[in-house]
Amino acid sequence: MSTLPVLNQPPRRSGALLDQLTRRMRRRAESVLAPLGLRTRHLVALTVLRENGGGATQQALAATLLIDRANVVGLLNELETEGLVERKRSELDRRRHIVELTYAGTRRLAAAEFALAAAEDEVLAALDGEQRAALYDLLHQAVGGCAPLDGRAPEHEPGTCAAAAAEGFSADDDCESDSDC
Amino acid sequence: MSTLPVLNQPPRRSGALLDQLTRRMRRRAESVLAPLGLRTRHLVALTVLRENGGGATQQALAATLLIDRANVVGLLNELETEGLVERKRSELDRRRHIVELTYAGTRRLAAAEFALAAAEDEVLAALDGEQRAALYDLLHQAVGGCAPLDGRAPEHEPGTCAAAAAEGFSADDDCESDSDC
DNA sequence: TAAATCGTTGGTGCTGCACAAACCATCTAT
DNA sequence: ATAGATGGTTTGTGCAGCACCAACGATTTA
Repeated sequence: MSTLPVLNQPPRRSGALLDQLTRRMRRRAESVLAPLGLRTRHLVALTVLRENGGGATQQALAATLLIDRANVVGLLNELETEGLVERKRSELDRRRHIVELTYAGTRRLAAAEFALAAAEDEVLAALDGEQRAALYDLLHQAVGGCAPLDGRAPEHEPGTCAAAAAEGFSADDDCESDSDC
Repeated sequence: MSTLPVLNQPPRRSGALLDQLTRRMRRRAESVLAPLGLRTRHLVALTVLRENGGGATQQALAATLLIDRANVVGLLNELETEGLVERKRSELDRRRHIVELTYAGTRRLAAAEFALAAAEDEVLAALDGEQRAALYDLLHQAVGGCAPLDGRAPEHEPGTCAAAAAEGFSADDDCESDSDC
C-alpha cells in the first residue's frame, strides 16, 4: 500500500498463502463437482475435448493430458458410461477411436463450470469483484500469460505445456523449468 | 483495469491459475529444499518449533501439524538424525519428550527460508515488487487474514486451524468449511 | 494397585497415479 | 502376402504419502 520503505516487516511469503488458498479451492471444487458425478480429471478431459472442437484420438488425449494412454482408457470408460463422451471408430483408420463430446457431455461440462465458478466465488468471498479481477490478472501474469484453456489457449499442439496447463488442474506435471508455455 | 462494463469476456476463473502457480511454487520449493536435506514437512515442523519458542511435546506437535502422533515419530527421527532437533525427557513428566530446535536446526531453518524466498521470487519473476506485494495482500485477505505462521499467527492453541495453516504447506487439511481460523 | 497417558513400533489400507507386458485388431511397407 | 508398426485394451506391479489401528514399555495419576 504505502510507498514508504518499511523495514523489518515479516517475510510476506506468498507461497504458503498460495498453497492454502489452492487447497481450499480444490476442496470446494471437488465438493461441487461430486454431485455432478465428476472429478477434476473428468472435467479436464471434457474441457480438452470441447476445446479442440471435433474429436480426438485417445493417444492425442493422452499426449494432451500428459497421462499414460493406458489410463486414458479408464478415464474414458467412466465418461462413456455416464454418456458424456462417445467413442467412434475412425473410418480412416479403424484402429483409432475418435472420442467426441456428446450433447449430454457438453451440458454436464457447462453445469460443472457453472458450479465451479460458484465454488470459486465462495472461496474468494473475502474479496470484492475488483479485487478478484486484480487477483486474476496477477495470477495470469505470474503464470506467464499462458491462459489455461479458459481464455483460449494460444497453441494446442499436442505435447505442449498448454497441455498440462489444460485446466490448471493436473496431477503432477513435470513441465519442469523449461519454458514450454 | 478499466471500469467499463465488458461483456462476453472469458470466465476469468482463477482456480486453474491458482493451481498452476501453486504447483510451480511447490516444485521450486522442493528443488531448493532438497539440497538442504529438507522436505516441506520438515520445514513446517521446524517452523512450528521455532514459533512456539521453547519446546513442544510430540503430542502437541501432532495436534499442531494435524498429523498422527505415530507419524510425528518418523518425522522427528529424520530431523534428529540430522541434528536439527533434540528430544529431551521432560523432568516434570518423564513420559513426555520435549522437542527443541537445536542451533543447527535454527540455522538450517533460516537457510531454508532464504532459499525459499529466492524460489518464490523466481516463480513470481513475471511480477514486479509492487505486484508481488499486491498479490500477497490479496491472497492474505482471501485466506482470511489468518496469517500462516509467517506474520505471526494470532493464536496457537493446539487444534486450531492456524495449526494446519502452519506453513500453508500441509498435506490435506480437513479444515472443512467450519470457520476455524 | 489399577487406569490412564506418552512415545514407539509395526502393520494394514487407501488414493492416485506411473509404468511395463502382453494381446487383438488394424494399417503400412515391401 | 507377409512382416512390422500402431492404436486401444487389459492386467499387474510399484511407488508416494499419508491415515488408522493395535499393541507395547515406561511412567504418571487416581
